[in-house]
Amino acid sequence: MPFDFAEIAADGLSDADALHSFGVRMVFAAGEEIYAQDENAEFVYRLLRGAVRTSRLTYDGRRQVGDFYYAGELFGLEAGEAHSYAAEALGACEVLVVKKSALRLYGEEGERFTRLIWAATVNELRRTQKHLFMLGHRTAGEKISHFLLDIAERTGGGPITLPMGRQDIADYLGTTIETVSRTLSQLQADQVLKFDGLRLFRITHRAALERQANI
Amino acid sequence: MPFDFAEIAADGLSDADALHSFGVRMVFAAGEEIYAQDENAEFVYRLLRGAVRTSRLTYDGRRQVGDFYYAGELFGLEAGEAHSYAAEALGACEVLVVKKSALRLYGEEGERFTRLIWAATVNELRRTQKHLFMLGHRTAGEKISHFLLDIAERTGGGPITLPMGRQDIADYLGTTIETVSRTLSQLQADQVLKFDGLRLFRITHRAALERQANI
DNA sequence: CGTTTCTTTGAATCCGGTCAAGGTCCGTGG
DNA sequence: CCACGGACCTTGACCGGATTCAAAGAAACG
Repeated sequence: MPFDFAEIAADGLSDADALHSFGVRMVFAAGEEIYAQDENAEFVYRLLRGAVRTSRLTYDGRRQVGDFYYAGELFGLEAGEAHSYAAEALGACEVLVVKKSALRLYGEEGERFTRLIWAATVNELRRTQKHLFMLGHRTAGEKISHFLLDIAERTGGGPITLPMGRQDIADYLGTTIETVSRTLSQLQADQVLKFDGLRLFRITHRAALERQANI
Repeated sequence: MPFDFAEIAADGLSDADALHSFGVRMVFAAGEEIYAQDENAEFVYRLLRGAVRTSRLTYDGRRQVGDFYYAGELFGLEAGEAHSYAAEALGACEVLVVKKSALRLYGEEGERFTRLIWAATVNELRRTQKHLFMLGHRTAGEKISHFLLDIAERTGGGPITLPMGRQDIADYLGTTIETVSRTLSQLQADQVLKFDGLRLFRITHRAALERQANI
């Protein structure tokens, strides 16, 4: 799971409000770009509300979705100097933007924050490695089942709303929109999922989904 | 390209010999394990001679090769606390092993070294992202052509010796040994490569190989 | 020199991609 | 409120590249 600021509290920092002194709050509309591919990476971002996708476009038109981020998570760390992925709001969302270079000015608290950024970067590497394995060695059914379990875990229990479209899922998993659609239909036919609209579903048979995911 | 210690010299450090005061030199035989999957990550490694592969085994027997490393390169950074991949010597090789925690004791030089480790970690993340894209969106022909160009670039001009077997290449690219073998045979039939033995080859038509790789 | 391991090649199969058509959802404006 | 239009999603049929299974061939090693 991407790095969560909850650890800051655990680390002794009073609470999320204290963080706001480091950055500025911004609101983005659905589809808006938060930062561009190859843009200078001077900021880190904490997602306060909504969902974000990072993606990368190649010269030949193919797209890779790097990851999805949910409320509370930190993003924009995926690079050193420049962002190798762009970040876009999946729906209306609110983001805390923190200038990395400014952290040096904040003494001890800034330093603690800097360490957390490093920890989050290592975490990002780890997550990328897992994703890599999934793309290389898994069937479409495994990929999609795994994706659903991941999103369920990250967004908490109960019914799940997918903030992204089918094409986003396909580009995340290195497959096609048709395969995503077919697999979801099949999972529903097998009574593993129950959709209520295109974006809202419940996992009705978790064990079966885990079996499919072949964790 | 994985992080190379050449930058240390560029950064002002006298030369590679100075580094040796930080670590100890070790020799590994072909196939020997340098560190294990899930082992504590207290050391970083610089490969002095030979070639190394990192790999990860899953409970159901599938294997992902994380990367290959060549002389001069730094490895073992792919994790925070524990190694998510194991590292094995592909042939006889010589490695400089540096204890990360000890670097704090070395004052300014140690700190510079620590910064370099961070830079190398970010580099590792970047390389993993590229690899991820390759696994997700490329055909077997593109993967293998790209792999050959990468290895050619990293090991310098002239004839190239593959330090790894076909199965390693397959597990690195998320394909099968048969597909690797077939593709290499086809590339040779098309006069793009010329093999002299199983492991030694020259690129006889680089432009064609780049076209295949679809860079 | 024999054995073992690795590699190549062939043939059959199948998963997933592609192409095509139809359906659903949703916002907009009449 | 309803009709329209466009974006998004689903489904079907077909095709092809890659995997799988099988067997022969080449290289490495003691």
